[in-house]
Amino acid sequence: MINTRLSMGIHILSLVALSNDPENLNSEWIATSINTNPVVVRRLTSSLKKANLVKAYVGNRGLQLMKEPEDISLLEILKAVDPNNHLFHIHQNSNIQCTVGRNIESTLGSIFNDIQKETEWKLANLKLDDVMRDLESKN
Amino acid sequence: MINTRLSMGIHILSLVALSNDPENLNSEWIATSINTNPVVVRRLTSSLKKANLVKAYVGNRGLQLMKEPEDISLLEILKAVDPNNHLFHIHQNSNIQCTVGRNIESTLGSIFNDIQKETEWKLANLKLDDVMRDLESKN
DNA sequence: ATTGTTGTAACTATGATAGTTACGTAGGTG
DNA sequence: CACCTACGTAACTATCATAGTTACAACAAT
Repeated sequence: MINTRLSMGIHILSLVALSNDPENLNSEWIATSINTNPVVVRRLTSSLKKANLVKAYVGNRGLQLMKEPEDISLLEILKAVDPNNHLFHIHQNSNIQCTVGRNIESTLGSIFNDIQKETEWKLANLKLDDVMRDLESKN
Repeated sequence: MINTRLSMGIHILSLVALSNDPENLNSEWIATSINTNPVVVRRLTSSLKKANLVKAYVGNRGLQLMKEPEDISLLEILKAVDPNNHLFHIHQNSNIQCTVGRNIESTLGSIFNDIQKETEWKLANLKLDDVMRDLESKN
């Protein structure tokens, strides 16, 4: 994974979960916390809404979680904001005249896929609630 | 990880390990198997040599492994060709006026670091020999 | 009607990566 | 010794992904 979308997605959901005034949590406000542009935030919240992790209050104001923080895994957040993520990349178009070249992609594919699955399993067992508790413990 | 250096590094070492004529394994030849440029190969072999995974024969001809394939882990290869790799990226410069912004980097840092370590553990337990056996089983 | 906010398209800037050209260097061979 | 082959590396380029940015239509609430 090269991007920061999971990390920003978790940031957003943590803000939603910990806000005192969630009905006034708009993209402008969130962008100030992340220190980015409101459109970047809207792109992410838009994905999070499509994944049924958050929804707006009446009138598209603010944000609220659609599940309890202990029921939102980091994997769900990742899939919402970066559905095609891969931890590893394999070089393509190796020479099929060569035994190694012909088979390396499939061999590495299954090895890397195993590790990907293990990582996803780890993320599936980490919940937004865990992040929130850690954040709160620091302040 | 966004790059293909681990994948190419494994490809190179597999070629070295499986070659019938390792003294004539030059960057040109390897590049043909990977389907890339010889300089890309030389950059990688140069790193692999510095990490003491391979060395040239007398006269800088060809390549030979410096350890048995069962003693070369994929983690060593990764560290050799991409020493600063990180699976996850965290957005920087969050707003320290905000509780979440102030602490998110350290919270996510330790979570992601755990997963990074687990992945490295997995890679440490996968050996070049495992890759070779899988490659050979296909052909 | 006016206001505030979202969703999204379209474009830009930046940075990482692999590919490429070029060349100095080292070692072996005739 | 002169020649040859291959390596190591600097420097540059092309490509691509990402985040940032501008702009605007749509929508709901008042």
